[in-house]
Amino acid sequence: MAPALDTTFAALADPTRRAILARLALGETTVMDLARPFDMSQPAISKHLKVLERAGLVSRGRDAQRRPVRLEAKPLAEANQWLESYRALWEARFDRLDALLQKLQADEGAPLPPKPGRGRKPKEQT
Amino acid sequence: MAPALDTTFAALADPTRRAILARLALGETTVMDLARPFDMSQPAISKHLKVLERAGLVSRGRDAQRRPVRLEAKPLAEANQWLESYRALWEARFDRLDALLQKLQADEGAPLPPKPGRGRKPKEQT
DNA sequence: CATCGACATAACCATACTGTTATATAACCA
DNA sequence: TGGTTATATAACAGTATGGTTATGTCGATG
Repeated sequence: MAPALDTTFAALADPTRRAILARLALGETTVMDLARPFDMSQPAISKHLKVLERAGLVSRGRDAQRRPVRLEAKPLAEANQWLESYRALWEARFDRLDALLQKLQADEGAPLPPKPGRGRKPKEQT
Repeated sequence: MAPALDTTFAALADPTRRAILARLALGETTVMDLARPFDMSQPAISKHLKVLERAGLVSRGRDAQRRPVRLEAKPLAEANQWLESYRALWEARFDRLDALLQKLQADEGAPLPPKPGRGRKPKEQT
């Protein structure tokens, strides 16, 4: 259920998808409405939506033949939390650096070697 | 110079790269030292470092035959800033929602249609 | 029922990503 | 000089990504 940071960040790495999220922040809307401002086919938008959905960043409803799209903020919050833990670094707050270092070592800091071997992306804890 | 959010988020979407950043938060270090905990060849790490470097997330020094890697926090701060603007959404702070909507419309909110045409990823303002 | 509108799916293409092994480069060291 | 260490680069392979066009599906509606 909780999509990893991998998926979230990957979804956010595309400007079209970020624009879609920005649009959705204004409120739930339809695929057609989302597609309109882009110079892109409708299926392309559907694909982007699927990516966002798999990342848990949007959810879909049902309204007759329409499939309203709604923003889901939770993964954003998680990504934010990850970034937040580095805040001390760009704020050069050395008093907070200790806390940061502790946290990083506990969290993702010194993980067991991700053993991708053949797989594409090493799984991490959810 | 300022790598777009595209590049930053893409760089963050990989767990190996996030682990590298976490390690670098503890301080500057060498490629070999970075590679050690991973079950991955040295060239693979070099490639990841190149991705991080292109994203402006790390910078390289020179110490004899060593190429020490240092974390650069600025892109993290920028990504954080982007996420931050959505904070109201996951905090359900409706008083902040107005500010959010204003900001989104000014920023990336309702962008001119990204016209990818043939190109891979529509460029956005730096 | 026939069709339209909104959307999803399929098949396809080009390019990018992530890993590999093998090899090159560059600085130090005996 | 010749070897070793640290890192980069090249060539290759498999999968993923982001777009396309064509077609399918489902619900509303004349």
